[in-house]
Amino acid sequence: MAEKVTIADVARYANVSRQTVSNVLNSPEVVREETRRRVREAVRVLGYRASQAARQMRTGRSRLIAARIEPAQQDGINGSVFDRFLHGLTESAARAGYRVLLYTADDHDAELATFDDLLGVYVPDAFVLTSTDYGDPRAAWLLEQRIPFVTFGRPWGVPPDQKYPWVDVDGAAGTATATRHLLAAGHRRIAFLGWPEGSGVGDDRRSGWARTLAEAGIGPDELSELDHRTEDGVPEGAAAVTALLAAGRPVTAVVCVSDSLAIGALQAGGDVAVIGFDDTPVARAVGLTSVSQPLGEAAARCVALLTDMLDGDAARRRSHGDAAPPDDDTGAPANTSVNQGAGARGPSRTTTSGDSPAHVLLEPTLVHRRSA
Amino acid sequence: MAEKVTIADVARYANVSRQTVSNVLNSPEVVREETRRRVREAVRVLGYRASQAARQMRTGRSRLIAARIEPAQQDGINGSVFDRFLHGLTESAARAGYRVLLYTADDHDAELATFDDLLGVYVPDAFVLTSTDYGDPRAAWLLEQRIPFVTFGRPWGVPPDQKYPWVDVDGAAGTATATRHLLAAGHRRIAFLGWPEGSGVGDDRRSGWARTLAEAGIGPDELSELDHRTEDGVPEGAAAVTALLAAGRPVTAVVCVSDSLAIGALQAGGDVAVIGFDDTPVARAVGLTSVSQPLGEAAARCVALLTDMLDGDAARRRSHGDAAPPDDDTGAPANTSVNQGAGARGPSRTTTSGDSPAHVLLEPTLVHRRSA
DNA sequence: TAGTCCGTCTTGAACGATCAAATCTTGAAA
DNA sequence: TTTCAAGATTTGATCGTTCAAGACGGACTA
Repeated sequence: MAEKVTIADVARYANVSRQTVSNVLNSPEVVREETRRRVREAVRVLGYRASQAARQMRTGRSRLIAARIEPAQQDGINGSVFDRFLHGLTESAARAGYRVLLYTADDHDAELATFDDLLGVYVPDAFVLTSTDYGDPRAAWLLEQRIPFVTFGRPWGVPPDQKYPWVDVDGAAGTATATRHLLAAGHRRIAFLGWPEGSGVGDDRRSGWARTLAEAGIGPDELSELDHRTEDGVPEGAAAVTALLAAGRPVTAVVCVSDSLAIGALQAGGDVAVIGFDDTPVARAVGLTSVSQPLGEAAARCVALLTDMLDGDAARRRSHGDAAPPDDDTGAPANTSVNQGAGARGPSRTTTSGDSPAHVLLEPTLVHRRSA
Repeated sequence: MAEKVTIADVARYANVSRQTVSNVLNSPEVVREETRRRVREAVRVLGYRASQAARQMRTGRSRLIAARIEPAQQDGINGSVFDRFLHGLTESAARAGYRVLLYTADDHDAELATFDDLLGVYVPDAFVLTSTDYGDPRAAWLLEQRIPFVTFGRPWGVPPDQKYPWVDVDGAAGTATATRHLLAAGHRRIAFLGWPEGSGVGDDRRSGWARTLAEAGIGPDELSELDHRTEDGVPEGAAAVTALLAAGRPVTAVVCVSDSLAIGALQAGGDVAVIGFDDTPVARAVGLTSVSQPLGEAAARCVALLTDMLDGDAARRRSHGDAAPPDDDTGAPANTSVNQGAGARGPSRTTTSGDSPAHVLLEPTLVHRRSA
């Protein structure tokens, strides 16, 4: 257990005051070049790390980002999506000098209580919300408390006065790509296996399929005939496809709103091309073509939006000072290059219009496998 | 943003000193009944929460448990196992007044560096290590630094002078149960599809199968003929079963060391009963019988072992004091009933022999589905 | 020469809790 | 009544950092 080195130790070693050491770490531009070097050397030699607790006490920032780890879902197939996101979040946050604090909650009310609890004790600097949907009270609560947060998932049916930053993947674009792929392969009778109306994510994904088929000249009547809705689940998917196959004109391909349904569709047998959504491990295992969300990228964007809000002022202030990249590896506030790469990298649309918060819409990709 | 209430505010409101408030929260037994009541009321009315940062500064404890979130594995099938464990860990930790802090690391060296980093800045009170295997340097490092930790996974090939608490699931018992199930169903030619020798987990699981078949009168020659080793993966599993079926005497059932291999085995076709390991979502989706680890229980045991080490002294001291269950909902050190239910609940063996650290070995269960 | 400003560095206070030791209360024994 | 110990409560110091304000020297201006 290394005896802890304090800022006073460093100051003594470098023959300066505590505050100067602090300045070297946090606002290097106000310190003379030579002093800076001396202090940095002392930091290196003594192996100094800033104590997060002490810093938090003075500044009120914890450098923690809270995220919820979701309970395993019904069949657990889609759970892995969130886990991959969480992994990316942890990595990106670490790069920006933040850590991810986990919490659980069974429902929205419990989650609000947990917010309150966390804020009272650990005081995370920000929250990342996932699985947003209609009637979600969490964003409103956080807005009211003025706690910074980002959602992974668009605001669905949120009053227009509630504005906040978000990152999402363009589900409609994903299903559109999937549908185009099937059209190009010669299919005409392409069904959509979706969730019951009323889910933001589900309706969005359906729209991409519908739009693409409409553009290909499929009329509204045929479209609604091809549009099948059911609860999520493997057996549900199997039943749905069985029904579709038994119906009048045969369906030759199915675009599914989830891999669960798609797996079911495959199991139903029959000569049907199937495309799933989310590219879960199951899809890989059974050779299911699926729409893949760029989860690592999404997580990185979430962190970028958060650091904009959290370190924004500091970073902007710093960028006026001229020299010396503050390459602190001492646990001092990391200076993420704000909006780092958030511009024109990869297929995505970032909007930062005026005073309303930024949001990012990412494009998913289609992963081709045996099933279509 | 609720204006923060400090211990001084509570003291003023209750007409006592700061220290008395602190005592009510941390050592209630030294405070007179009536004062205690008055302070508790003040805490309630003002909505006081102890600041973790301030507390950590004085006591050195962060009430954080660090755990690594693993990168998605090759095919991601087994990844979900860890995620379920992590979920349980977060829940159990919260119940004990701790939070889970995530980190990532690509290899052991990077992980050691991250340990160092975390300990320098956030100073988690303990670590939970997963995926332990031969030559794992992490435990030794933490032991040397005298940082409390638990591993989920037995110490494989660890020098006998390195003792530390662990929790694990009895893999051999799992494969034994699976094998017995197949024997009971009339199978005699039961192969084992395992990983190459040298993996602690893999060899353990193999041993359960081997032992059971031996007990059933299968000779060593036939046993080694039935013992098949390959890298993990769906295609690998398919190839292995194809080979087994092509061989001389036909195999009628396969016990697999992982669901990945089992899925492959199923895909190979042929009339073979298949049992996997880990009961991943994929297994559920495709109807694969699989050995299920009690991951929530395992996580709870990990937390129990940790709180024994961390709050042990405090909890023991407290349990001598007579009355007043310190029902603090104020963020004060939670008083977990030590070893709560860690005794004779469920099928498991807990060992706390003398001075060596406790460990827990849990029994997995077989989840029956179509495949066997 | 004095005054002002700027760049650089230092000093004291504060964040909110707990520890250690001092002080005040109370009640029983002498 | 005095004495003393145990019980209950308070006081002062401290954890390690950053903020706010001040000190110091030199350059530049008036």
